[in-house]
Amino acid sequence: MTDPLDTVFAALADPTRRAILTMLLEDDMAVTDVAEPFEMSLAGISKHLGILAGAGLITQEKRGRVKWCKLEPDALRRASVWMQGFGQFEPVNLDAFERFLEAELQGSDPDTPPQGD
Amino acid sequence: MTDPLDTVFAALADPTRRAILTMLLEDDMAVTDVAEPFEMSLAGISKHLGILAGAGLITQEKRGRVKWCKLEPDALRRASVWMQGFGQFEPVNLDAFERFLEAELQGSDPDTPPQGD
DNA sequence: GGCATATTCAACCATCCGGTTGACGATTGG
DNA sequence: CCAATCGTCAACCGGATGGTTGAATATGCC
Repeated sequence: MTDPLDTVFAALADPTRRAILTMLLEDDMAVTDVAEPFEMSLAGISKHLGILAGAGLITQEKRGRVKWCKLEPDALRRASVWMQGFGQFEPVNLDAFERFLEAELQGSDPDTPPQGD
Repeated sequence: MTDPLDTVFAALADPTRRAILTMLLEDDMAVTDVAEPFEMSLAGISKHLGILAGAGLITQEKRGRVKWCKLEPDALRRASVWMQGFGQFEPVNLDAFERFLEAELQGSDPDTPPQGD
């Protein structure tokens, strides 16, 4: 019943979790290493990682006694696509848009709404 | 102290608020009209609108006794830009129209941060 | 003025959230 | 085997969140 976007955006709403995602951009990390730069208990970080995993933003794989955390950009991209729907409403240069339509889109993608209200 | 992204993402985490934003895509609306399709008290919707306004996602202008709500896509775009940082190392699944929009916005809006190639 | 409309305020409630601590299970290594 | 390391679980706490209701505040209309 809960939209996946709910959990993704809720996960992104916390600065600690966004920082974790940024760290994971560089490399996969163990939970302890993720926690290291934060002034927070390991259990706290573990919770945050659980929320990120629940939102599909990361995956966790246990190898030995170390649990590796890996960024999973797909969920992010889905949320990004949702948001871009609102960007289309920008007061963009419609003349240029028409030029673009003639040059690129003529009959190729009728699904793309110009949103011309 | 709180990052603006906190409030934006938190605002987006609620399906009612996302639905409101979608409604406002079509047109500016009065609070009562926003509330109409929801099975929720008017005061509840008013709170949601306050949160959206607090996040900068909408603005509200009172004309007479009616308060008009207007979508404000800038805050959304800022959050979107943050998210695109994570997709940068993968071929983003944007169609030509969205690429075009980004190119246009870069030229027209000095506030728009660069987004790599 | 007086009433209907539009919206918010205030109080309240249940629940969730971010954080802690302490105990615990699992794994590694001497 | 014993101890250290890695990570989670459970209980707890204060504060935020999402929702309600009822009163209050503006404003518009006759």
